[in-house]
Amino acid sequence: MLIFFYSDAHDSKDGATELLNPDSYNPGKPNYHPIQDATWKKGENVPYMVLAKTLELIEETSSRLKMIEILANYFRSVFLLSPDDLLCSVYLCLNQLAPAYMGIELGVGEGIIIKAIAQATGRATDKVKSDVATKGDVGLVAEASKGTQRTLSIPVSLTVKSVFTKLTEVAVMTGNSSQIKKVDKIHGILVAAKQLESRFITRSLAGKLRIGLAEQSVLQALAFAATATPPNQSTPPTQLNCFAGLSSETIKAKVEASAVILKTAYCQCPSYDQIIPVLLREGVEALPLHCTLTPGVPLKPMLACPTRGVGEVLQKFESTKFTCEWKYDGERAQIHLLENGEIRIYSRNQENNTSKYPDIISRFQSWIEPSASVRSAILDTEAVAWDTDKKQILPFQILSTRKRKDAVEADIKVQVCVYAFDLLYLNGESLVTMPLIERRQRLWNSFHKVDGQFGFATSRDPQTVEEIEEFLDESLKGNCEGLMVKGLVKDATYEIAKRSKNWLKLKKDYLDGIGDTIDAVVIGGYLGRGKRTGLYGGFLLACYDEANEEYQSLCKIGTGFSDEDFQAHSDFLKNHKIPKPKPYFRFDPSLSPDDWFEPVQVWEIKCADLSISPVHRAATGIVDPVKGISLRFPRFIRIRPDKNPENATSSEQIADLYNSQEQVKNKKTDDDEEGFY
DNA sequence: GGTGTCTGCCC
DNA sequence: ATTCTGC
DNA sequence: GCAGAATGGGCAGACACC
Repeated sequence: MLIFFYSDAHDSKDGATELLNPDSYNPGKPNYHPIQDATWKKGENVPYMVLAKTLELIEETSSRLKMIEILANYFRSVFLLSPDDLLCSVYLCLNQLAPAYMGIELGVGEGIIIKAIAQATGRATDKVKSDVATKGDVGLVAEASKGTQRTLSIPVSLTVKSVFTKLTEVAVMTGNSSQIKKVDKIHGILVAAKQLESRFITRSLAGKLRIGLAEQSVLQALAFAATATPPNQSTPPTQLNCFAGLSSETIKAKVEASAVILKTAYCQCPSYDQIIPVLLREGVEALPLHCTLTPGVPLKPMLACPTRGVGEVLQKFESTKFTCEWKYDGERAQIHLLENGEIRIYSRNQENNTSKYPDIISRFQSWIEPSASVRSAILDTEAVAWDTDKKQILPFQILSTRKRKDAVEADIKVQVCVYAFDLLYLNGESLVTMPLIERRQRLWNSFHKVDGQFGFATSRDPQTVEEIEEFLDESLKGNCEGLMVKGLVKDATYEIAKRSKNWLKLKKDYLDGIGDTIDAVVIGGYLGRGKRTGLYGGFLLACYDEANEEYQSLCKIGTGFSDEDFQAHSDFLKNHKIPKPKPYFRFDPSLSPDDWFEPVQVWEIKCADLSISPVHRAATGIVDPVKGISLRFPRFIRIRPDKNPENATSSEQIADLYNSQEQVKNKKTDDDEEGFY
């Protein structure tokens, strides 16, 4: 009787009792069968545990190809059994809720997560907080908390869709007491989640999945899955595994062909809302028909590789034609002109910045060359803060004070000048497969300079090391960061899917032995997260102020260290821990590290710029009466065993370095000149 | 209405 | 942003 | 060389709290 009941409950498949338990789902299984190895039935919503098992397995895997295959197997099952869950599956794998330009934010940080965990487990928030610091991962803390948590009833099973929906619900909560509501909501989700599920739900909320797989591999996995098991099959599906019997070379080639199509579609139309339905309905091959470059939808921008010297630049381009442009220190602005006259502006990360730039919108038409009759276009530009009196570029820090949303043109205090350097779409035609030399010609033909409003990135085609160095120096004098170097003809298209970093950037501070280096004293350490768990993942640095005989916080630092460095620093500094900061440490309490150290070691560090800081205290009273100085893009270079802390860079020297910056000098010079009139 | 803190997004 | 690391 | 994951300064915006 009992036996009959069991076999009836699990019906069709022989010996499938265990397989229907999501806890036993294994997408890493050799010869994975997308239907038989799935632990749910056709038409059902995918249990969230299935996705959690998939993510766990990926997290345990180091080989990228293997990770992709694991995720692809999960997708193959979703294709055939629950295609409606594919979109939310993809979003959960990527830690997204919607395309960036939709502007949907979770509005959840670690603070809220810790509160929710504390609430769900009845523990004090400080206890949870210190657990997070020790374990180095909110997800693991949430998961471990489940072990001690009292479960009054068997939780309702979570599905991929229900988790995604709940996250979206958290995101849309705004306004008064929304924080409490978010905590309550997250509390509710955590109560319903099993251990493993709570690990990944919590990480989703924290915005870091930390499984070693992200956007590129998700696309690769989708391509793999769609090639092995086409999603657009009639029922019952006949093609469960198109790879059976094929050589690995053949498989690789087929997957690569699909991946290029998929990635191209995604780069030109970075919206899974649009791509996934097409993929499901018509397959990979149909993507180029439906997901194409369109004004009004942001595309992925071309990025640049750091270059350690002019030699490297010449080596890369050898005998091919290239051009150099000033690298402006502003904000990427992708300006779209739609056929209906509408203008939209997107950030480097596809955020919709249209309402930030009413000034650009009202001026844009006047930048069009009348003879060119531009009806639609996408420009790649840098928006830079502009001093209208002195007619010069202002620092990035000034630009960043502009209103971000719903700016009103009449109220704008910081003006911008737009420097255009590429044209990706013109009058109904995509230009991305053209070489830069042709795109740039169309850009120059279609628009014209307007002083203080719009211009083309200053460019030159130097040939020798000396000419490049000269142009680099000119760019710095012009308040720019350095140079961008771009091929003009060969491999000079704007095809992000093929190579997303097809340009080079050359900055003074990349060059060994050039740029500002500073010798600073380590006075504190912050416990590392993720792969840095168990060691310090960052440090607080200070400079010595001779006048007051004190150490003043200069910056935190967390990059430039090798794994070996982290181990060595942690080993060394734990012997110099002190329970409290020295009375002669000057710092803002918000920067308090997990551990304080005796000022015993000096590190050479590098930075791109020095800035007036709202929190750091270096050189307070020298450049600014109350504010200190900090560093932009600080990174570790090496230990200076030869230097005593009191011989580290002094606050006066920090102030001198600040004042010697081109941006500061240019400002001062002009201020002085004004004094004459 | 002012201040403090957290979050997301620029670099 | 910069940097390091496994593949 | 790619892709991913560590980490930086600093700003506005959104809320919480007083």
